[in-house]
Amino acid sequence: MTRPTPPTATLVRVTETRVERKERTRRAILDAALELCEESSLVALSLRQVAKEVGIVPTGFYRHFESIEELGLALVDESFASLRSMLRAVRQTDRFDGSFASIVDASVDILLEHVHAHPRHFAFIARERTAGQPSVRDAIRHEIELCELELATDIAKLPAVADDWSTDDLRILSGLIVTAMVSTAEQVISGHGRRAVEERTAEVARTQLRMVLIGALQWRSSQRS
Amino acid sequence: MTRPTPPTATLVRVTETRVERKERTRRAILDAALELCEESSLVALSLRQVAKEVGIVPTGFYRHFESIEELGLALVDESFASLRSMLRAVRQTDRFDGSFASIVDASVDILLEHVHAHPRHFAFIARERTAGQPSVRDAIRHEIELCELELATDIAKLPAVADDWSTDDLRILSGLIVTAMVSTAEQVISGHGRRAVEERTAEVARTQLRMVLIGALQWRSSQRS
DNA sequence: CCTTTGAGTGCACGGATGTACACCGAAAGT
DNA sequence: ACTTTCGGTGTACATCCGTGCACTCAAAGG
Repeated sequence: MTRPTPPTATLVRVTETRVERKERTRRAILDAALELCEESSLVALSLRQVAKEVGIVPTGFYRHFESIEELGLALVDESFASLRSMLRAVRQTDRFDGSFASIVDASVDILLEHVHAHPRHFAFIARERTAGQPSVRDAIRHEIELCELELATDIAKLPAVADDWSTDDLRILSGLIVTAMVSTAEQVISGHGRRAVEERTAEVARTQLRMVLIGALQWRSSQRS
Repeated sequence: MTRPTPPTATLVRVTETRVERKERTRRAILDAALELCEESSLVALSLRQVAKEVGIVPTGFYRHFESIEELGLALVDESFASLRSMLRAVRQTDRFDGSFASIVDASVDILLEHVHAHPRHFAFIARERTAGQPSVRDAIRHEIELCELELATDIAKLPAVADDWSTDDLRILSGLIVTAMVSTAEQVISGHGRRAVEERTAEVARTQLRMVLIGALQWRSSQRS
């Protein structure tokens, strides 16, 4: 695969600095781990399996990570970096005018695009969120909480949202939406690329989002009256 | 712990038939597995760990299960048996009059009660749902689908629900509710018994359920007009 | 009473795992 | 041109893993 060219093969001499090589091996380790743990979980993954997949000797692993756990935390960082770039895309998009329907459609579309772009990252988060080592779980939980907070402030900015919403209510609403979207991503991934499953899942997600958004508004106004 | 009395201790002679003893050991294995995999996942659990915890020799495990995977499937059965008993309780309860608020409050209360009664079962389902071996994942997914279907028919029977709801819409709504409730259970469990976390989670769950239910109705009527 | 059954034992094995240690050799630094 | 740095190597070892096999011995059953 993408194994780092062993020193003996430097006959080819593709001028590559030392830090570049190190970074390349690090990447290979991250990718190998992401792929290998796909059928179960990081906790069921051995250092030796990763090393073999990468094409280095087991002890070579320690040059990059102190343990599998540290590897996991690095993967959390990486996964959420890509997720945040998606959220930024949603936020800056001008694919919708301002109606709920168009916001929902654009958001679901972007979510699906990103799940396609980084399927292993999403799968990793979904899995380790509940099954990882405690430190990994906590890291993911914290990141998701940040996502919910960001979403809450975004919702507050929507023109259609009354300005008397409490921050608590915004948090609750965004929590519900995030939960539904995480579940949607999980279903798409577990659908294993089948177009029909995915289209169905997308349609369900759109409907659910509409129910939630319109419902929240209605509920809100009923609280006010 | 609850290890089966070894044959040598039969001096005590508590007249116990052979099948009773076998069943007791089987239970001990199930309990030990449920407890041991709590900090990670079934896939990261060895036959030997379970055997040691139970107090039998490793090969003794095979008298009860062919593999850890089969153990996992048995745990899925057991977990959902208890979950279904909860759902039956919700369905038959007369704790509410018929208003949405009382339905929501009663449902959330019963959910929390049951999470308290079977915390390991809920945690197991939440974990293995995404991180288990494929066969275990599939078994759980199937069971959850059944729960969604049952909930959909229950919702259809509510007096407040218009009778022109399509089965699709009912499925979508119940899927959303189940997702939110699974998430609620996960949060309660990860709160690790702290009363404050739990009360907060319950309140969030109630609010989310109200948003969803009232929202679905509003959305529905807006579709009709 | 004598036979059968079967849950649990004890040992032994080949293989995988994490990690310690000494080593290499090319790139980086001087 | 030299020394240093440091990814990556190779060997080695204690530990755990699943599992095969022959065994025990009390309950079940004729």
